[in-house]
Amino acid sequence: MNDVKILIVEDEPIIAEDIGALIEKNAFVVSAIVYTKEKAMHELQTNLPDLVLLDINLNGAMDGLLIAEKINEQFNIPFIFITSYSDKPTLEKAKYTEPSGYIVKPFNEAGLYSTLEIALYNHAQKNKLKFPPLSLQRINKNLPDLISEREFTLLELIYEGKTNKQIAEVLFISLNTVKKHINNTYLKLGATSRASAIVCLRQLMTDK
Amino acid sequence: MNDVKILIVEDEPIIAEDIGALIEKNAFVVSAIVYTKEKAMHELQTNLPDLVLLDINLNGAMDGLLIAEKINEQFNIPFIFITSYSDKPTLEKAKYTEPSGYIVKPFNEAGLYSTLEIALYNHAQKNKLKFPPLSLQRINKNLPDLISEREFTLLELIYEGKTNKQIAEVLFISLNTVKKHINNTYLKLGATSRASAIVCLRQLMTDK
DNA sequence: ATGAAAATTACCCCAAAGGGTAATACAGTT
DNA sequence: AACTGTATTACCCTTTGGGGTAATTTTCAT
Repeated sequence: MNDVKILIVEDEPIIAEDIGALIEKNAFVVSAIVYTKEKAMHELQTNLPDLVLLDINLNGAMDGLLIAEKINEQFNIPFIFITSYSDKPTLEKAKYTEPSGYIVKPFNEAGLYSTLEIALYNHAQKNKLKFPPLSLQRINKNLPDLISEREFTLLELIYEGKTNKQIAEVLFISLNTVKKHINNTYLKLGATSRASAIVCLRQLMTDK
Repeated sequence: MNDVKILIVEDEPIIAEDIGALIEKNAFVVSAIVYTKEKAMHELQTNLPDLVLLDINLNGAMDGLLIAEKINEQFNIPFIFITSYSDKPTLEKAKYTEPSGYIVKPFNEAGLYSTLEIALYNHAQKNKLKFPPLSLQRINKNLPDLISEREFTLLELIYEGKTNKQIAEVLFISLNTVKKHINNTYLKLGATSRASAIVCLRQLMTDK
């Protein structure tokens, strides 16, 4: 089961088959082709694919958008819209669902394939985006009193949950030195404790 | 200066103009059109755009990929490849740069516009993805001994850097109770201190 | 080579946090 | 009614962490 399974939600059988053939030609597996929102939800619950290709307009309703919302809420998989509706209001609604791609018919084969590949890869990288490693540059960008490199290495260890004693050991310095450095960084960060220092670091890493 | 500025890196003047016209028709601003890697880097440093449209192949070399890497390293803006090279090796290399989109020529206008809109929107959402709020469901999913709801509220406060005293005050409970709860959660998390508890929470939030 | 900034160490003190045991109250379950 | 799990509180004790001052060494730039 190392194959990449793709669910196609498309109410036009000809196009669905077309897309399906194209996908299988590119070493992916079509897990199912469904025509309605209900069937799509059932398929998601019973046979979770790795990615969903979604037509926005299913039998007259914009059920594709609803499916997209459900995917965001309940499943952690990427999806790509494939639709002939490229008017602004539809696109507006679509983009709020944060799709991995939005392909407008008629599309070319290479375009679909590359969008698929990138969606899968970017999604796989997504978890790494959470809780990114600390960056001295980013932190100092938002501080009046700059953190030195040495202090930063101490901060990284604090951020990893190390105790002062552990820090002293891994850095081959005395416990007093550790305390001193940490004290200095607390002043610069405006922190009053380890936990609050970590909170400060989080904020400094996100603030522009 | 509320306009969305887009930099076009494309060595075929006709196509560049074409894309430029299309962009301006859609209420975006073309910040510049450049033909070489060097000019692109200069433009990024002096007049940072909100998004970059990148041709991979510039005058025979695959400089587009190098520019993409530089953008990832130094600038926090989205970029979209627009290229006629859709062979697998090129796509492989391209996807590792984590582009917001990959458009294969010939492309249709609606496709470019929708990809642009989505890239901009998704990128704006990206920062919110960093350091997501804690979720009891996610945490318990990876624990043998489950955290109770009450304990979770305590954990959230610890995660926000609050001291035991502060927690006792906001929850109207005694300091002893706070200590007791926290002690229990440490056992469940396998943590030995506040900082290490935060580390545990981070890991539990990312692990599948 | 002189001075400034950063790193290192020591010492003291007090506040905060962690670990253990025990008891009571209160909910929902069987 | 008895049982279970959670929440609540108290008490005791030990360790860790935070705050202040002071002194020495290293490093780097002027």
